[in-house]
Amino acid sequence: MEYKFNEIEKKWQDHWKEKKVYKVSNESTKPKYYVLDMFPYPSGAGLHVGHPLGYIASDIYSRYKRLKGFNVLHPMGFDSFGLPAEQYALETGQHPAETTKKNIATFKSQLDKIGFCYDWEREVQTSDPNYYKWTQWIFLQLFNSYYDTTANKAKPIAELVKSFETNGAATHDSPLTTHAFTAAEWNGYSKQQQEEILMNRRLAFSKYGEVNWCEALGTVLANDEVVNGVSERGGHPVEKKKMRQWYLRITAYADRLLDGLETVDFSDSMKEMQRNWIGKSQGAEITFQVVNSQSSIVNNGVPDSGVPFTIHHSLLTVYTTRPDTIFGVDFMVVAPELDLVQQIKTPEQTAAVDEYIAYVKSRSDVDRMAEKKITGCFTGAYAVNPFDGKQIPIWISEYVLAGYGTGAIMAVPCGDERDFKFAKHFNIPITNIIGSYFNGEEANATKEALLENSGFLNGVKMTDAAEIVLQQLEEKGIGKRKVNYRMRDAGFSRQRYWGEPFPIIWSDGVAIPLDAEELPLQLPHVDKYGPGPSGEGPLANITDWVDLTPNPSPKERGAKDPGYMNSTKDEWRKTLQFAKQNRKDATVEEDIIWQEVRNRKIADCKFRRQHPIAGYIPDFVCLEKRLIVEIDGGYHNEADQIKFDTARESWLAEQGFTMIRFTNDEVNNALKTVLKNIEQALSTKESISEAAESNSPLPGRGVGGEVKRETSTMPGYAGSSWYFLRYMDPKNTATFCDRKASDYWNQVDLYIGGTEHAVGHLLYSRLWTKVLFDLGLIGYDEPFKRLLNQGMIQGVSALVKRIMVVKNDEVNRFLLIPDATKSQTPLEIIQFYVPVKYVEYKDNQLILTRENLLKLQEESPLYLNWELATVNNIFESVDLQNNFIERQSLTDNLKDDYVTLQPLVEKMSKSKYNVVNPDDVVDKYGADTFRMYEMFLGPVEASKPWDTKGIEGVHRFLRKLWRLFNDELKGKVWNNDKATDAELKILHRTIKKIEEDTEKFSFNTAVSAFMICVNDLFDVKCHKKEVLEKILILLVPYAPHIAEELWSQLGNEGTILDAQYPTFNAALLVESSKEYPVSINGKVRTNINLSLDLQQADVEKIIAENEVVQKWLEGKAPKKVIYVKNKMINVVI
RNA sequence: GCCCAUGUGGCGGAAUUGGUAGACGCAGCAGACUCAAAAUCUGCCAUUCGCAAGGGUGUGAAGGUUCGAUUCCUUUCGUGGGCACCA
Repeated sequence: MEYKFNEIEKKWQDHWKEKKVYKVSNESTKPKYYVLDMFPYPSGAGLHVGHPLGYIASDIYSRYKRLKGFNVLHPMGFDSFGLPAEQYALETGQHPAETTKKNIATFKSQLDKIGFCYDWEREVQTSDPNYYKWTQWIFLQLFNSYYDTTANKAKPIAELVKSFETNGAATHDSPLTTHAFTAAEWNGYSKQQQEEILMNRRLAFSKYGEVNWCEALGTVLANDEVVNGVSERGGHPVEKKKMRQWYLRITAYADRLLDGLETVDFSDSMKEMQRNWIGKSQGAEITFQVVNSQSSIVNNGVPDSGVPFTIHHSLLTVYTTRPDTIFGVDFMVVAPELDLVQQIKTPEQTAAVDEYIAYVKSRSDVDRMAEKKITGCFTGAYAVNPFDGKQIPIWISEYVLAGYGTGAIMAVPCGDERDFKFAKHFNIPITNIIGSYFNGEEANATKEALLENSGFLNGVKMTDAAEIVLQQLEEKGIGKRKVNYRMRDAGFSRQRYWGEPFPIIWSDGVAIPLDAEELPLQLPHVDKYGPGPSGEGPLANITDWVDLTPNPSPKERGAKDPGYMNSTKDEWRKTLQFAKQNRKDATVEEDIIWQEVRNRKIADCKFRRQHPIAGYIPDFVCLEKRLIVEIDGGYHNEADQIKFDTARESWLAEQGFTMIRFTNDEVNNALKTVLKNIEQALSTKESISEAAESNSPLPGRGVGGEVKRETSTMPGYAGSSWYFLRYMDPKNTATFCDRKASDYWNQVDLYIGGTEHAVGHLLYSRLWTKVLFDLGLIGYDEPFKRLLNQGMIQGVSALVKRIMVVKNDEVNRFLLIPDATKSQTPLEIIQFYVPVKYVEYKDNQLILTRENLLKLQEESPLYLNWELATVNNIFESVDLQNNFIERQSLTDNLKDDYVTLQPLVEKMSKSKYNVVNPDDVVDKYGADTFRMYEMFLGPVEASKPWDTKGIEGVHRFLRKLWRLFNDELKGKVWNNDKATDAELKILHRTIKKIEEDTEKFSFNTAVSAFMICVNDLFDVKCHKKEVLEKILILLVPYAPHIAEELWSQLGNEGTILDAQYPTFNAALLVESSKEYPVSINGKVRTNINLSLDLQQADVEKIIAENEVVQKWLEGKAPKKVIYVKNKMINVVI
């Protein structure tokens, strides 16, 4: 019987699907284990062989844990919002939703072929409204929260508002409160003023920030779309532009993100990367006077009386981690974009400064930091050293970034390499404050030196000087201690289409959140994906989506007899205040009802109290069901009031509201009946569906004026920051994840993904988790207990050297040349990708054959005018005058029918034509072979190029395993004989190795161990069920299909996926002696077999008698004999 | 530039973390079976000197610690990843 992997794998995949063996329940008596993969972005290129590396690793570990008796959650989904789909839409006009759907279908079928144990019923897609509803919802939690630095956690912003209303604010409450105000002042502020202060505290907030702006394309570009200051597409100039952006206040969590690293099991390098990203440093902020001086003659700290200078009103504040070097400051460097520069530049330097700023504007941050070239410009101004009055020239240079610290540094060239180079380049004299530690050739960042040339610090050790300087600065009031972070708040807006829309509307400059009931705010359909009129996202073009009916005045809403109301904004504000007051002045009966209906207590419907609708303020309203509950006081019997009530009721009825009334008596004496009636009323009314909602925000919010929707969308990391929670409870419509589910599954026990997400995704999801924890929505504040980094599988691109032949200004054809390095042809040689599909191996070289070139040409017209050529031919036939090569003489004389290609290891990507599709590999060798081969390639953590060459070996191994059970001619060969000790030894050695290796994710060595085991079993001709079935269980995580097939062939009932993992018996492997290597001076010369219980003296005696050792000793006595039990023996001569 | 990782035969990699460098596999070579091919099996396979026995060299490079270093330390070079709007 043959190993027909195609049939076997299909059969079991179908069987498993039908039996739902991968369905995971949130209820189990088994211990839980949560294995998570970083979910893929479903690109148009499909899954490539690099993706499954981590997925196979996690699948192996999940299956292993299952065999070990755990309830394992191992889900999969798609990070389906993103730029590529939008880019594709821009080029082809296909809607991203369409292409994304198609791509996901492809990915899923590809994943399924590999035989992963996912519970697809838990799949999540970030672009699914049912999912991003909750992304938006969590964003609103962030928006509605602030960071309380005293409690050191996030709290609802309503609490802050309350505190402002009663206590006002002192500036020192938070570094984010810009000025102090009393409660009375706060209450007197306009809505706009209040919101501005609150915006400054929200965890999700909006402010102006710089973006890469490309005027020609009319759009904002990503950093990697900008190359050397121009756009990647089209090469148009790009410059920095300020735009309103959303941010997440990740800086508030800097310390907790840092501390949290102590509690998780990530690799040290990963933690290190995150620490560096956060970049916490302790130092000082120092403020300097700025002067504009014609001369810098300084006399004992006092400028010469004869030299005129003016003191600017500007002050220069720098951040430094080395206050001890204050006397070594030879110049200041300010970030060119700071406003300060405009204030302090002198007239003589203005032209030079402006020119330099224009140059800097054109450069990206990455360029600026990566640049080796030293650039800068003197501003003409000087800062005054507060300790000795020395005037220090102020420069601007791109190596100082505005966003870090204060955007200005004090440069100490003797102690800082970059400052030193800058000083050398611009011939700025260098002060040496570290004596012999400084050699004049390079800076020395020592902290050990005794200070020199440092005024009152002379002779003080640098490590002590910092503290002295800090004290002096604080005494003089010109500086303070400062903890600084390199990390900036996370930009959360994208001027793009294919992302989550913000659940925010803007009304007169105030951001107003949508209500939870209004979510999801669906991404509207667009026909064009170009940027908005002034660089906003494409959504800005859909005016009937963006422009909302301005929040109508009560009159506009048709209020008949408002009496105390009219249509002006101020009056409307009064209504709101009225409502607010009503809430405070609630009657006892109203409070009773409120306690019963709040928090969705009744029929899961949200009630509000004293909520203005147009000009009316009903006692309670459920907006979703359009139900109003009134608790009547006695005054409702008055004639005027009845008239008003009737008018109100009929207008509200027109708007779809039903009103039910209860008296105070009823509330006091028959509460149960009242509640029952409310419930009854709710049940008779339909929920207002999202579609039926008017385009206008629910009435009663906003401050009037123009009302528009936010037009930017959320970035890629929004959806991926919390997806691990959704898998736990993916279908929940009431909440993002039920607390019971998140408590049961708790943290992700094992998270597998690439290092490319080291800082971005991991920090953001850690942040979201901490916020959700602070708000009491989940029970832990670190999402991932353990992180395993998977390496990248790179592609091997094949490059061909190509000469373009141009005739009469028209590209005539391309000549592919075998080895251009030998060529001195004057024609331009261009490298070009050849799709890997058509690349063959010959003599360890990549080649493109004539035959494959023809196939290539059939497939794509792109290659139609390609021809093989030889270097010699080019020389012979090229007509340089006309840049023309005679066709005839070329192809006929070609020695070989192929050209060699230049291999290049790089990322797998469609544009590089080096993507290898796992489907092809699975079709040819089967999923089990593919899974084991990917693992066999090397350690999961390591990056390596994909190479199919070795796959035969793994496939041969599986066939060999098969032949332990079945013979091609004889059929079944396994038997029920009792296993011998030698056979059990092979088995238990394997159990030990596989278990150890799987536990430590050393899957490549585990595959080797399987091979060794099968080879050994063949050597002893062991076909015994007793041994073989144990091996099969070990193999399940690695090659589930063949294991299940052979398991059933052995006559077992039920699936092997839930078999009992074999236990290792150490007693079977005990040895009594060992073949010791004997070294002379560390070099192995011979081996001797010794009993394991020998002592040092016994060994020395035996060694002395050994022939080989005697030969090397040449009669002398050994100086020393080193004997390490169970390891080795070394004789020192 | 800064941060992180990494470098071992023709190739992917192994080495119980300081103790026989090259397990396992690919490729290659020689042979068996076969009319032949495929499949399978056996042997060789870092490099160099040598008929052999045996010896020299060898884990990117240069130094150091140690009885002993792929492993620890210092310096240096190459490659890959990240650097905040690719995901």
